Amino acid sequence: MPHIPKLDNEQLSSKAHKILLAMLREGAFDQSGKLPPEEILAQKLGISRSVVRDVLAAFESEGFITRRRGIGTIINKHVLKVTSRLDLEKEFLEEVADCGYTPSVGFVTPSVIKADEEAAERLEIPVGEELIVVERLILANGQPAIYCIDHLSSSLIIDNNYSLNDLKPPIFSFLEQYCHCSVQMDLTKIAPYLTDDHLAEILNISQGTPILYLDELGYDIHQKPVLWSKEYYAPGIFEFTVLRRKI
Amino acid sequence: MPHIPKLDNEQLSSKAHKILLAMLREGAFDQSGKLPPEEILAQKLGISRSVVRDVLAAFESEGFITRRRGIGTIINKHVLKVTSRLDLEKEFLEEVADCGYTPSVGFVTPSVIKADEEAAERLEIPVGEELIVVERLILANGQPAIYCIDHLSSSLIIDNNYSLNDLKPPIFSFLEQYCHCSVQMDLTKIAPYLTDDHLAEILNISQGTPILYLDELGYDIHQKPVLWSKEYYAPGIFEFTVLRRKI
DNA sequence: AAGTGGTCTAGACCACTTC
DNA sequence: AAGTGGTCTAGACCACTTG
Repeated sequence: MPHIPKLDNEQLSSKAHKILLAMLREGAFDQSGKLPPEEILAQKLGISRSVVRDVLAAFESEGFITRRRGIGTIINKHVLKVTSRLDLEKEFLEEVADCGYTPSVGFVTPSVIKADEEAAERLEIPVGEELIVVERLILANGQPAIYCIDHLSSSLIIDNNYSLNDLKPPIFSFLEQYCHCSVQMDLTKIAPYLTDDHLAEILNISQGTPILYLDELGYDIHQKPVLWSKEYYAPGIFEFTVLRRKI
Repeated sequence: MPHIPKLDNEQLSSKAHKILLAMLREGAFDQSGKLPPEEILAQKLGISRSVVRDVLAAFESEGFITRRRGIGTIINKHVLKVTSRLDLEKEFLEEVADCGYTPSVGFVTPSVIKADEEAAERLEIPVGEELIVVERLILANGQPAIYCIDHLSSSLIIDNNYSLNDLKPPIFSFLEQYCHCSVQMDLTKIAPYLTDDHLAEILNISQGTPILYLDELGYDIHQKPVLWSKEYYAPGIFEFTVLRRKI
C-alpha cells in the first residue's frame, strides 16, 4: 500500500480530499484498483471514519469511485481518465486548454437589445425588457471552436459602473462583479444542428456540416434564470462525454 | 410548514429518502422553496441529524437541492421538473414512457459476428473474438424513435442456456441473467450525425436530417467494458437535457 | 469467520447569513 | 444574536462478500 501522509489541523476533510484526489490521479492505487478500507484511511490520515466517508461520498458523487459493501472502494479509472465531461461546468478557455489546445478569443461583440418572446420566456422576464447580448468566438490553436451567444437581463445589474470592456472576460465574472449573483447550476439542452451560411463563415466550416448546438440556462441560488447561452461547437475539436448513472 | 410523518423502524434513511422525495415532487415545500432545517427534519422524522444529512447529500448529488450554510436547503425546482436527463441512466422503454409516449418495440435482430478493430478496442477484447450484436428499434406512439445496436462479447456469457428470445428484453436483463454482471456506470459520447440512406429508412425520416448519435460504453464493477451501444435518435421526440455542476 | 462499506446515535463546535 | 448548514468525534451495530 502506498504511503499516505498525515494531516495537520486545517480543514481536515478538505485536505484529505485534495490528497486522496491527487493520489487517485497519480495512480497511486492502480495496483489494487481500490482505495484502502475506510478504517485504515481514517487511521493513516489521522481523522475519524465519518470524515473519510464524507470525502469518499464526494468522490462517489463525481463518479470517481464506486463503493460496495463487502467489496471495498473501487476506483473508476475510466472516469478519472476523461478530460472533458459535459455534466461538469467548465469555462470555455479552461475547456479548450484541458483538451490540449491553446485557447484564445476570436471576437467579443456586446450589444443591447429588447427581449423577444423566446428570450423573455427563457429568462422569465417581460417581452421587450432590455437584454445584454454578447457574441463570442473561442479559438483552439487559432481555429474557430465555439461560437457562443450569451443573454442576460439588464435588470440584474446592480452596479452600473461598467464598460463594454467588462464583458470581454468570461460572462461569469461580469455576473459576479456587477450583478452580485452567480450561476450555481445549469440545465443544458443538446441538439444537432445543420450549419447554415452565417455559422459556416464564423466557424470556418462547410455549410451543411452537422454540429452540436447547446442551449444552456444558468440559474442562481434563488432559482432565477440569470444567463441564457446558445453555443455552437465546431466539429472535430472536442469530445462530448457524459457520465451516466443510475440513481 | 407541511405535515411530515414520523417513521417506524425499517431502513430509516431509505424511508426518509422516499418520503422527502415524494414531498419534493408534490411541491409540499413550494411556498418557501426550501426544506425545513436539518434539526427540525430530524425531530419530525424521528431520526438523528446525521441520517437526515445523508439523505440530503443524496438529493444534492442528484441535483435536486442545493445546501448553503446560513441560508438553508434550497429546492432546485427547475431540476425536479426535468423528465429526461441525459446524465441519468434509464432504459429505453421507461425513457419513452416518461416523455409521455406509448413505448413499443419495432424489431429486435440478434446476430453473432467477429469483433472488428473498433469493437475490439472499445470492449478491450481481441480482434476476431465472437460478439453478440443486437439491433433494436424502439417506437414512441408507434413512430420510430431510437435505433440501437448493442455489442457484447460472447466470452462474458457464463450460463450458455439461453435462446435468441432472451435477447429481446432490455440487454441489461441478459447481462445480469446470463453473464452475472451489471452495468454500474457508463460513459457516453455525443455527436451529431447526418442521416444516411439506411438510417432514413429505419427511422422513417429524410436523408440529410441532422440527428443525435450516442456512443455508450458500459462498465461493470471491475472496470471491464461489458456493453457497447450505438444509438441513433429520431428528431423531435426527446429533449436531451444535462444538469451541469461545478465540482 | 473475517473484512468490507452502510446505518445510526448523541453530542460538540465552527462558518456563514440575516436581522 | 440567532439561525442555518458544515465539520468532526467516538462509538455501536448491521448487511453484504469472500474464503
